[in-house]
Amino acid sequence: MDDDRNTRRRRANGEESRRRILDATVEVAGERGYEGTSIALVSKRCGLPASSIYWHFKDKDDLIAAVIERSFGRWLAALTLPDDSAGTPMARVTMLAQQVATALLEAPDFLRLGLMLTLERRPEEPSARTMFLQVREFAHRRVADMFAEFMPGLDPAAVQLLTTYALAGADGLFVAKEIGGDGVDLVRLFELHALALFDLAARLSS
Amino acid sequence: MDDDRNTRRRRANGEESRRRILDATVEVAGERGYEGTSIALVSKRCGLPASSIYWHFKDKDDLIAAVIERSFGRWLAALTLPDDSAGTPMARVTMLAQQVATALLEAPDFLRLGLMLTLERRPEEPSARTMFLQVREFAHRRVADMFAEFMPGLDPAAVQLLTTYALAGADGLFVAKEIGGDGVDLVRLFELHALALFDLAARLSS
DNA sequence: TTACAACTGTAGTGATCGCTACAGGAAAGC
DNA sequence: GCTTTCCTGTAGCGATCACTACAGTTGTAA
Repeated sequence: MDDDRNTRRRRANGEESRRRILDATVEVAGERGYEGTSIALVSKRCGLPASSIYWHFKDKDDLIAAVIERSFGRWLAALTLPDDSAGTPMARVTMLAQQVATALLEAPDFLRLGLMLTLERRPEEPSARTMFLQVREFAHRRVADMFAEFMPGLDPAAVQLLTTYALAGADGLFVAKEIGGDGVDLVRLFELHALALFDLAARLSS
Repeated sequence: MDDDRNTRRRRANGEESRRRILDATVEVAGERGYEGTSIALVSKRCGLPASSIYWHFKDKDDLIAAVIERSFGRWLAALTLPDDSAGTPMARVTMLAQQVATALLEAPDFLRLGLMLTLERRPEEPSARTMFLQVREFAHRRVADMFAEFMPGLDPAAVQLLTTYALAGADGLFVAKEIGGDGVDLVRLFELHALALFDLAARLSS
């Protein structure tokens, strides 16, 4: 069934164990933050001893960085990008905003953990935080490119401003959803956000 | 000089000690989150023994709740509300947004700690988190009233939506400032946010 | 002077922290 | 069979955790 992966076979339940450890970690970290994520609790939740965790991951920092990485991958996978060539700019921006919103609903861990790490400003940077900021920087560039393409009238400073506002809106709406729960319609709010961005772009273009 | 406060005089450096403890706590909590805030570290930073901390505060939960409370008070104090009767609605909304922005620049701890606590979803609610959510609910109602007053054409559902969007924008822009530091002009972004809200209100009124 | 309330300092409690040493089991290759 | 590699289980390291008991100090009021 599952034959050779690379030259060397994967043994027993190593892959499965790694997955279980990451599942437990994302759960604990989402509840208690970076410092609150204790190896003992993760061990209890995933049913594997601490030594297994330390066999798969160098240390706690490495573990949490791996969680961020996997969560981001899942979020990206949930993001089915809209067709690049369809409809008006307005329709395309709205479409993109809705895609982002549904991806956040499907895979919220990435942004939740990322924001938690971001708000903490400890002297020694956890590598998970650094990783989140890199991903975010990447997203920033992508969105900036999109604005530059859709709104040719914008000067670079305006594109920067608008991009920052766009990402901030996404963060804030996500937080609102985390607080408000089912009472908050994230997709509708992102649609509104797209509208707002469009109007702002028009204002800044003039 | 400082005579009777209530009937009983305040002794020695109790008030001063309480202040130093809270100062140290806000610093530590901002760096390391709720779980990461250890009494030993707070004790070291403020130069007072743990027993003093426990004399002033019931437990760690109580301490952090007090920090949130004081931080909110300071933020409110930094918020010099605009004159209720001056200018067009647009000018008044923009003015308010700028006031909120500068207050956040002057007293950022409140929102930072609040958001950190908000994103954590531990089974047993820390009272600090509850306190933040109450304050936020209060702010929500105030902003909703403002929208209802300035934009009479909005139906209640639209007011709710817009208010959620307004608060989310504030949260997100604050996070952007925390990440971007000096590269982010918070006041300018809040001005943009006011503009966006105005345009959205117009769209939702029609 | 006495009495008391308001703090501070010392010295711990048992529990939990991140992490490690190391023996052993289970599957794959020889 | 034997070895090698992968992974788990047990036990425990020193450090730190939240918190407390309690004696000591000090300003104020009677």
